[in-house]
Amino acid sequence: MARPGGLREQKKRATREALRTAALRLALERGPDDVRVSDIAEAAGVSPRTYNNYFSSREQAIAAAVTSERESRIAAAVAARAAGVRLSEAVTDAVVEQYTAPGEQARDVLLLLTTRPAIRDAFLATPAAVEEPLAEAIAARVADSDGPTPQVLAACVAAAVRVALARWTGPAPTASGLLIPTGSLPELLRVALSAVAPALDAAE
Amino acid sequence: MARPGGLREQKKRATREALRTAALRLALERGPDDVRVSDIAEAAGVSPRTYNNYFSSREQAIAAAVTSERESRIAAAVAARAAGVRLSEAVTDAVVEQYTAPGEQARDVLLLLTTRPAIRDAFLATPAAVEEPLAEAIAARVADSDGPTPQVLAACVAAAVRVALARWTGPAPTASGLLIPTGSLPELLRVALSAVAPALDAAE
DNA sequence: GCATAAAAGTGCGTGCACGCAATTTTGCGT
DNA sequence: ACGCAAAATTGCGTGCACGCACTTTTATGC
Repeated sequence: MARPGGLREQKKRATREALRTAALRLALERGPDDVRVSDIAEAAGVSPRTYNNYFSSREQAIAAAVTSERESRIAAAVAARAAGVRLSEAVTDAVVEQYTAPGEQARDVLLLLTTRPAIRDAFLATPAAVEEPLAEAIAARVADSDGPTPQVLAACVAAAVRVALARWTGPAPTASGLLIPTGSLPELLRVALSAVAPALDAAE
Repeated sequence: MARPGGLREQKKRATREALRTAALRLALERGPDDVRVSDIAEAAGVSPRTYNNYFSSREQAIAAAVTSERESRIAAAVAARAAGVRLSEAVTDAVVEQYTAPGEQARDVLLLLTTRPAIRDAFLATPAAVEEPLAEAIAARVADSDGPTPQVLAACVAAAVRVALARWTGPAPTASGLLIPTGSLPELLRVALSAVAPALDAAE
């Protein structure tokens, strides 16, 4: 049941990958508004219905292509740093590390994330995926591991990441000519996470 | 432009109220699966299209009927406690106060919130509405009021409330016969918020 | 191998969310 | 009072999310 496990899991991963890749490619090629779900499904060689077995919205596939399971690795990275380092430090480093991709996307992709509200929303929703696995990793290191504390802390981390990503992509469709202090993403993440660090350290 | 302001705002509020009331009533009367959006709209005397100008999903109206602007008052309550009390205390008390309703719903309503996944999801999404106003209230009391800190802290509070509500409604559709330590909601809220309290106090 | 269960893929039908453009309502200035 | 601009409501059309029942594929016992 592990990663390379059965042929079954393998194919499932391949299909998922094919879908999100196709979604991103098509969105870049012809613009996100001219891509139908059926197009993506066809490009990936599955039925439109199957698409919705993998992604529950059209934009989710694009967001998934950009982040490609980044979140799920954060929990593992935290667990790996298990030793004597402070929890806040472990979490912050794990997050920053995972969000510091090599090239971190081309300009075109960034345009998609910043200009299309629906895609932006889907992108900002991705950090939520880290909550459950991260909560377990945190539970292994805090005192009150039965209570809601691990869940709450994990949710706080996810929230901080979301806020950082929101600032990074630019201030939503709300204000028009406001300040855009879009620093580097790693820096934004560190600042945002520093606000929750006291809560993390107080728990262990 | 204030509360009783123009006739316009008044009517808008009335329509909103009518819609969510109708939604809850119909869902209770004939079961949530036998209520169409057109039914709700008709009961409220507006067109189906108008319904979606107020609520972006069918379940959102029901969730709104249960919480009825509770979240928006939290920020005001925090701002009211402006004086010398610690920020964590101000926030916790404000939240608990707002979520300690007189009767706090009948059994039937609770069934709706706990058994129907879609309604439950909508209900758990409601705390997010507190983020923006609460962030402003917090910004007035912390040092780094320009940076992302207020936003992050507000998001953490919302996340904690969400986790508490999730525990209160019961452990999702996942496990079947697991432990249901459903304490009183105020108590759950206090425990959940105590995890973020260090972060709140560290910021001011 | 072969049967049989479990799981993924598929087609269909229904209700829904939402952009758009036209229409009605509200509120303000004169 | 009157007209005008902004705002709210409405109808329509399109694509979509998802439950359901059915087929196909994969995995496991015999």
